[in-house]
Amino acid sequence: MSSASSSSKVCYNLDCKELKSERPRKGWRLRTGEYAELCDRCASIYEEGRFCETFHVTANGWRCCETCGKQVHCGCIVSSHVFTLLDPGGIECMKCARKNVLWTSNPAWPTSLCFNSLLPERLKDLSVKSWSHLAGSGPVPWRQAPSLFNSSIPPQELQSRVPYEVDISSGTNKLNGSERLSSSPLEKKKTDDFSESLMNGSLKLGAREILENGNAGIKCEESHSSCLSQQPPSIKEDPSTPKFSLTVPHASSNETNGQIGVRNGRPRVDARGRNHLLSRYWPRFTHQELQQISGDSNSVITPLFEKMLSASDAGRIGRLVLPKKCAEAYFPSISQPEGLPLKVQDAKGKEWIFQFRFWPNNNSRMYVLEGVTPCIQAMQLQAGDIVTFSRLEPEGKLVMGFRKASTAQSSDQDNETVKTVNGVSTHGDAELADPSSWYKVDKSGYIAKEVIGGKSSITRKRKSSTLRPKSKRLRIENEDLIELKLTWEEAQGLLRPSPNHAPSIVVIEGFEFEEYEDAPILGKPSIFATSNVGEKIQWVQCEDCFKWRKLPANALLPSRWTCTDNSWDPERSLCSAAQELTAEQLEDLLPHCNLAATKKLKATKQDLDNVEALEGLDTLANLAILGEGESLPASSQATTKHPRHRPGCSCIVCIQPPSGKGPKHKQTCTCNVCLTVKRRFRTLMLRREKKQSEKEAETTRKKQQQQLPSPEKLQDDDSLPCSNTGNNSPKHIREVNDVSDDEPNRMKSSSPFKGQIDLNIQPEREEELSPGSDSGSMMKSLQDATDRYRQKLSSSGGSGNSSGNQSQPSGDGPGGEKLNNLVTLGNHHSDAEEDLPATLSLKSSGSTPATG
DNA sequence: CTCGTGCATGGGT
DNA sequence: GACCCATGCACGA
Repeated sequence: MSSASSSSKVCYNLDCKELKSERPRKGWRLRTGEYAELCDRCASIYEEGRFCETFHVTANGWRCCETCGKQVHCGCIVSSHVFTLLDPGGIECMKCARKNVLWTSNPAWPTSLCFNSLLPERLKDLSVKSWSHLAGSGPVPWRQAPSLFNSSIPPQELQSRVPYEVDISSGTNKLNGSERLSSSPLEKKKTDDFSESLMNGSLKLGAREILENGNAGIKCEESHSSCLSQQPPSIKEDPSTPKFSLTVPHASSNETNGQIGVRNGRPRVDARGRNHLLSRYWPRFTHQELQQISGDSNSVITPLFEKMLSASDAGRIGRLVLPKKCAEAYFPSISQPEGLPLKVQDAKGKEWIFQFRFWPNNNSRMYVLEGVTPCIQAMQLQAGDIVTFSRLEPEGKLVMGFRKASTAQSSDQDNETVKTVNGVSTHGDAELADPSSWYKVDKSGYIAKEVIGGKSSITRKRKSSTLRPKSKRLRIENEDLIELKLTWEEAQGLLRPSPNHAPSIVVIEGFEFEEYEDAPILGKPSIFATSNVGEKIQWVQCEDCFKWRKLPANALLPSRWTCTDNSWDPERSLCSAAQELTAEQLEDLLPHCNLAATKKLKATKQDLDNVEALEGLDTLANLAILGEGESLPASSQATTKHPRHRPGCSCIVCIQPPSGKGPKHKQTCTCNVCLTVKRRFRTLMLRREKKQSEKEAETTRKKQQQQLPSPEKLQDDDSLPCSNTGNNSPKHIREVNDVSDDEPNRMKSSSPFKGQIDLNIQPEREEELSPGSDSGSMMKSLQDATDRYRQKLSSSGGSGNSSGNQSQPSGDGPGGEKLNNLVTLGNHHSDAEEDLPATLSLKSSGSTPATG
C-alpha cells in the first residue's frame, strides 16, 4: 500500500507544513487506503496518540468517553478508530471498550441497513457493552475509506479482511513481518508475551497491553510483530488457519489486535458462545476476488464467510446449508422457520433471491438457503467448490461469489495460476504472485494447510462425498494436507543457511547435517552436473522465462531465481538471452525426463502445469520444512517445527525457511556461512553422484529381483528406505495402489529409513501419532504439490536429485525405487491412499513409523 | 414414480 | 456430552 502525499514534500499535517524527511513516517490511514505521510515530529506526536490533542484542540467534534471521561476527537479521521459508539448514545474510547469487551459476538449485519428490527433478538445475550462496541464499529469505519482497511473491524470481519489486507498492503516485505518489524529484542519479547497470552487464554491482558497506548493503532507499524505473533498459536491449533500473516494495516492494528487474538485463540478458548466462525468458513478472499465483487464501485467489501459446497449443497435439492454461526452472524435474524427471502447479488451483479430459513434441529437450528440451484448452476458449481459471501457497504448488499475447486487451492496457493474466480478466468495478478501475497507470508513459516491443498484433495473430497457419502466429512482442515516427499538431498538442496549463523554439524544416521540456530533459507532447487571440462556446475531455471542457466555449483540461489540474478554469466543475465542448454542436453541431465514434456514446457512457458509446478515447487519449498508444522499439537512451541521434534530443536526440519530473506551473499563471499555452505554442497554433490551410481546399480539389480520380491530383500535394500519392511508382500509391490484400511499392519515399519533420514522420527512422540492422524493426512495431501514439483523438475529437465518421475510408467524398477528413495515427512494415512497414483504408494507404505 | 419439503440421524468436532 | 451439519428419509403432492 503506498503512502499518500508521497508527491508532496511537506508533512501531511496541514498545521505543520514542515518538510518531510526522506523517509516520511506513516500516520493515519486515509480514505484512499493510503497513509498520511508525516514529518518526524508529527509522526511522533501521532504515534503517541496526541495528534488531535496537539493540532485539533480547537476543532469541533470532541467528545468525552462515557467511561473514563477522556476527550476523544470524534470528528476526525485521525482518531476515528480510537472510540466506539455506544448504543444509548455517547462514545467510549477504545481503551475502555476493550476493557469491557474482549470476547464479543459480531453483529455484522449492519443495524443501519435492513433487518434492523431483528437484531435485538439475536443480540439479547450479548452484553450491552459488547454490542455497543461493535455497533460502534459500524458507521465509523465504513465511512473511513473505500477500502477494507477500516479501523474497527469486528472480529470475524477482521478475519475476513486480513488476508485481503495482507494481499495488498505494503508491498515488499510481508513475508516475515515479525522479523521485519520486530527488530529489537524487546519487541520480540512483547511478541512472545502476546503469543503466550493468547495461548493461555489471557488474551485480555495481551490485547490491553497493546491498546494501552490508546492511540488509534498508531504503533501499528511497530507493533506488527504483535499481530504476527498471533499466528503461531492458531496455526498450531487449527490447521486451516488462513495463511496470512497479520500484517494488519496501520489503522486496524490497535483495535484489532485483540480481535485477532480472539480469532487465533479460538481453538484454545472455548469457541462456543463466542460466536466465532469455524476456520473453515473464514473467507480467504484474494484481492482479485474482492475486486471482482466490488467492480468499479467504491463500495467497501466485507468478506463474511465462505463455504465449500457439499454434495447436498450442490445437489438438485437446491438447499445450501449455511453454517449456523455464519448465518446468525451475517444474515438477518429470522425467528420463523419460514425465514425470509434474501436478495443476493453475484459477482456479475445479477441478483438472486434465496429463501433464507432454518429448520429446528436438536434444540438448535439448521440454516439453509433455499432455491440456490439456479444460481449454483449458473455459476457451474459443484461439490467441492467454494461459495463466498461478502457484503458491500454501505449498501449492505450480500454478494455471493465462488471459487471453483480447481482453483480454490490455486487461489490459496495463490501463485500465478490461471484461476477462475467468480467466473472470470484470469491469471493470478501481480499481487498474488507478489511477495506480498499470502504465499510469501507462508514462507515466513506460517503456512496454512490450504496453501497446498492440491487438486487431489478436492477431488478426493468430491469423490468421497459422492462415493462414500456416509463416510468422512468433508473437511478441508483434515484433507487439504499434503504429503511432502522428497529425497533428503532435495530437502538439503532446498536449504540455504541463514547468513547470520554458522551451523553446527550433526551426524544422523551417517549423514552430516548442518544445524542452524536460525532458519536456513530455502533456495531454488537446481540440477547439479559436471560440465564438459569437468567443472562442477548447476543448472537452474529462470522463473520468468524458464530458460535454464548454468551456474557454478556452489552458487547459492534464492528460492526465486531469475535470469537477472545471474551474476555469474552476464551474457545470460537477461531472459532474452538464449538458453545454453539444448533440449537434448536437458534430457541427458535428467534421463527419466519426458522430453516431450520438456519441449512442451519450453515452448509454452505459460503452460498451466508449469505454473502449477512452480507453485508446487515453492510450496514444496515451504513445506519441505514446514509441512507438518500445522499439525503440531498445541503443546508444541510455535510454528513450523517438525512435530516430531521438540521445541528448541534446530535440525533442518525444525527450522523455518524465511525464503529469500537476508542479505544475499555474493558468489565470492568467503564468510563462514558461505564457506560452510559451499563445503556442504560439495559434500552433497559427491554424495549425489555416489547415490546416483548406487541407484543405477540398484535399479539393475532390482529389475532382476522384482520378479520375485521378498520381504527380506526389500528389507535389505538400502535404497528402499521407505518400504514396509515388516509387512511387505508381493501384493504391496504389485498393487501399489491397493492399500486399504484393513491392513493396519502395513503401517508398521520396523525401520522406516535406511540410509535416509526419517524426518519424522521423534521417538517420544512416536506412539502418539496414529496412522490417521492429521499429520499423516496432511502429508498425504502434500502429495499434490510435491508431485507437481517433481513433475516440473522432471518435465522441464528436472533435477538430478529429483528422483520421482510422475510421468514415468509406474511399477517398473527404477520408478518404484526412486520413489522409495524419499524422505516422507509425515505419517501414513491409509484413507488417503486410495487416490494416490500408483507410483507413489510404495514409499508411503513404509514411511510411517511404527505406531504400535 | 418423481420431486419437494421438513425433519431425523449420526459422524465429526 | 453438546453442538454442528451433511445427509438420509418419510411423507405428501
